[in-house]
Amino acid sequence: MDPIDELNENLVEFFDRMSSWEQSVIQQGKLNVAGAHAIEKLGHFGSMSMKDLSKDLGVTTGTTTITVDRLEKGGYAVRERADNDRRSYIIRLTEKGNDAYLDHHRHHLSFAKEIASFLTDEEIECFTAVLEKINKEI
Amino acid sequence: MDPIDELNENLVEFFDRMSSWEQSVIQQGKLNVAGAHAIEKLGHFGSMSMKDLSKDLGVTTGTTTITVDRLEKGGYAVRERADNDRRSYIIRLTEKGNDAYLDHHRHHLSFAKEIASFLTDEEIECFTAVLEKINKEI
DNA sequence: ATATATTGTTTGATAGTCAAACTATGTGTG
DNA sequence: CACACATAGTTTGACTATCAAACAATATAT
Repeated sequence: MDPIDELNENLVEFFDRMSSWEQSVIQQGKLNVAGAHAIEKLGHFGSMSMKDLSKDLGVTTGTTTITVDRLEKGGYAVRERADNDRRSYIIRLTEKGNDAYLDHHRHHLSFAKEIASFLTDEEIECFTAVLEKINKEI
Repeated sequence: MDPIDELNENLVEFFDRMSSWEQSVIQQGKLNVAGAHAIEKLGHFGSMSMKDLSKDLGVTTGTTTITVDRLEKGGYAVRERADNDRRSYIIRLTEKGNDAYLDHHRHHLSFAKEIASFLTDEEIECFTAVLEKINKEI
């Protein structure tokens, strides 16, 4: 079989399984999908404006308005006026929001751990290196 | 840095990039997201019942009803009565539906080709082998 | 000053989803 | 056989996710 076909098949299946896993992890928690994604970004990259958050999430600012409204109502995040530009807000996770982020992060870590558990050290190293290379190039 | 952390970071970023890519590919075509996913399954695994399709897609049969309604309206698929069970339908791609599948498949292949283009033969081999292993174990 | 650009919100529309009620059909048991 | 139970798919009602376009407030440039 052509190596590209083989790579493709495994990539597609892997992506599918990752998607299901992510979906089920989110549904275990109390957050809705959009909120969970926003919290992941805010936890990973830190507080940022509506515009930057929208760009990171790949959605319009209108969509982000709704998402952040719900996060605020749920007590996960707050809008804070930006010092330098009075049109802009900085979205910051509350302690509750940060806890949710850490919890999600732990799930990711245990997923990575599970994967690593049935790979050799050499395979882990190669896999990580290739992923890093792909992330840089794509 | 801990190898697990490093693996996790790269996995998360990779998944994020794959998601964006998939999203943009679907939006280039005429199909909506749910329809595109259904066509992928039907093209890959062949005709199947509403129930099996729902299970493959990870949604309820109610959701699949809507999705297949729209595919039928668009001329991408047809419901055919199952021979053995008159409650059941077999969902089959039309020629138009199969063309859409092949088109999507070509996009996936060129994505795999792009990835392969900046990897060594050895890296491709290792990456594919690890993905296969993960897909089997997860 | 005045026009233009930018940040974020609102509005109106559509898609995606689920749970629960429902219809039609199939299966098993006394 | 008849009745209960199970299963395949649809419908309904509700909510979330999303976009594009119109809008308000503020910033920037000429």
